[in-house]
Amino acid sequence: MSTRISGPPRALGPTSLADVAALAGVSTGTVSRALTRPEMISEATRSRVLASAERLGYVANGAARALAMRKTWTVGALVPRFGGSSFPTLVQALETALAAAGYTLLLSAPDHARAQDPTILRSLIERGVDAVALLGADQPSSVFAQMNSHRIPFVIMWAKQSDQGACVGFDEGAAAALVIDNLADQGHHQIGFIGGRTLDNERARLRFRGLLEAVARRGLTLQADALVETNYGFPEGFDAMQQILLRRSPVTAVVCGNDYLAAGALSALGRAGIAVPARMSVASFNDNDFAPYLHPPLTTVRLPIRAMGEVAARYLIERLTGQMPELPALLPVELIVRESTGPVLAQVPKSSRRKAL
Amino acid sequence: MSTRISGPPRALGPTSLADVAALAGVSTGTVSRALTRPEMISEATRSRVLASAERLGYVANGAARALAMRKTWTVGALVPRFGGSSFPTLVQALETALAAAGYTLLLSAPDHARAQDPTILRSLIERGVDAVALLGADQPSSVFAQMNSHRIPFVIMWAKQSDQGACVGFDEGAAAALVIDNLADQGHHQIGFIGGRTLDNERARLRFRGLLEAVARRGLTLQADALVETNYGFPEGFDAMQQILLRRSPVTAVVCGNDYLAAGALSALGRAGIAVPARMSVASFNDNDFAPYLHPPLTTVRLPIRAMGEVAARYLIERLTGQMPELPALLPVELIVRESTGPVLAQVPKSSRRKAL
DNA sequence: CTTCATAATGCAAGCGAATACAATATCTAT
DNA sequence: ATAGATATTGTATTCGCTTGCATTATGAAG
Repeated sequence: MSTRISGPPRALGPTSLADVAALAGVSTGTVSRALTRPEMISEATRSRVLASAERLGYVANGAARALAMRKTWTVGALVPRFGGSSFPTLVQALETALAAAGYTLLLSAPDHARAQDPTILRSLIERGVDAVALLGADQPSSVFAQMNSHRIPFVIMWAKQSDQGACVGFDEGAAAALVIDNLADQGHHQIGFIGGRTLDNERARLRFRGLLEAVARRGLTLQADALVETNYGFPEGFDAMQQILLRRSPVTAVVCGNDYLAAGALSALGRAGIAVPARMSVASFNDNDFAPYLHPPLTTVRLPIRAMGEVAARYLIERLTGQMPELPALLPVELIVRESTGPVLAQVPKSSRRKAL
Repeated sequence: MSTRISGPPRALGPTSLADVAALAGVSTGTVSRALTRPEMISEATRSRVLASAERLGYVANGAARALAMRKTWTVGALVPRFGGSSFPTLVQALETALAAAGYTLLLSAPDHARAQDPTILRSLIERGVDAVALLGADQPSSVFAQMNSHRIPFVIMWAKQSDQGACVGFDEGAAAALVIDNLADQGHHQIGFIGGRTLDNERARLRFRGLLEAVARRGLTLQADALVETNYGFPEGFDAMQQILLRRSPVTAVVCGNDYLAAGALSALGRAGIAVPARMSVASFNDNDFAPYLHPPLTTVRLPIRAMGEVAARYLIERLTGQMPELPALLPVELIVRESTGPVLAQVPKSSRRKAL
């Protein structure tokens, strides 16, 4: 084996143990041990090795490691399909499309606490993934840096555009406009919103922003006392709507960030005895399978969840065959009008509204 | 490299290309090409190679292949947590627990069409997974055969027991008994059931069987005209309940296979104007997060979904460290009584029941 | 029956890290 | 100082497969 002379990271291939060893002026064996069995190496050389590795952006080659150790540190799971909510659907579509082209999906679905942890991506890279599909563009910048330095093709799903890389998504603004225009056309001026957490959820943030734009375009504003930010979920939607009712907000329509929130909100309205859409309209985003079966059936914007997975897969596959494919501009969204929205009714006497609480 | 002499599969390590080559009397290069680029090899030798590979149960070592090709045929996906339904929850728990021990989950979630496809497991094995978590015990027998011949530790989730290997699950019979006993105690004798497809869904089958036992133990039977088998899902539950109503089945209670079915069923009852639980009780299994927020709040058996993932992970991790861990006998289930079930009311005049349709 | 072109195969060099074993450096207790 | 123990580091092999190149078998053309 030709021992490589040190210097800047070679242009060809990622940096290897040998590169680190050369930079640190030690043997590959030493580097290997410094990295995986620190107690065997003197403090001095170890820190030197670590520094070199750091400088070269060294990431172990999982295949080589697996081959040598005869152990992959990987556990397989066979789970026959997921449920119906959007992420599973998206993943499912991605997996199916990739499988058709001979690729296996290595799914990293960290819980929220670890979602932003850069070591997760590193572990994917160590496993030697050929490409990566990201959900959302608000990744730590180190994510993109790593992708690029390892020349791993990637695609960002559920994002409109990003200067970081190719995106496949839809226009949140357009989606929001569909809802708002429909409500405004039916005479709603006082509109509330129950949305996801904008702080740590980029998709929720985008949706909220889109809604603000759409509302502004109609010369309206969202009712401040009917603005709730919470986690996406049925119970959360229930609680949020209860809060809005408690505050006696004058809203005639409430938009929800997704169908789960809306389902919870409808439930709260039902329990409070408030007729939908006669006394309150409710609309949301997603068009989950249960949307037509809520009562009343839910007006919602159908999002191209499955399509995003499929397009993302196709894009990556083509990239991996050396092409530089075009991405379709933006996937279409569509308003599905059902019975949870309707025109504003004439003013109701105060006394009867009180009953709503 | 010592070229191995042919013979029975060596006891040590899985069979390699060299083994196949020896058996077929050709070089490793030829075997490799016969397997991956058949057009380069003569028909005669290829079939000989294929036969040898078959006989030895050869599975390529993905790490070695990845190392040689510098390509893993793997795509990573970073998806920050799933929704709330049971499979995602289970997978999530599994992943989290494994990650804590340094393992990565390689998830294979084929759509239903490919679920039974044995090549899927093979692909996991090629990737060199150290262990496998299976969902359900009704795998093709080749699955277990492969696991065993490759000495891959595995655990079967969502299964009570199996002579194939270790299981982690709960007692469907006990769960069913909780529901049935509660209903029977409240005077219900005519009970219906909306369940999942028993043909291709082992879990649905187990649940149905458990229910039959529980009913029999109380000297009851399920109402034949209120027995629906369908896919798990909100819309399906809706349709099923509508059918039952159309048939004017005399049932006073309907048990649903899971909360999604129940939610759909409740929705259908609501739309038909049938009071729950006054005129019909509804109970189900799972205790999804939305169960308390349906109207009325759903009586359901809380299943240890998350716990199954955690226990499965712990089991595998211990196996991988050389131990032979005990599995807890069965995870506990618990009936959560809410307002969708209640005592049978006195007979209602026929005329008013008709309104239900 | 040669002579090439061509199709099939064999050979052997990697791929990148881990690790047994050898070699050397560093201490410790004389 | 010095032998012996011990802590570090280097060397070289190994993991199993792919693939460029060399070699041999096969076939067609002359």
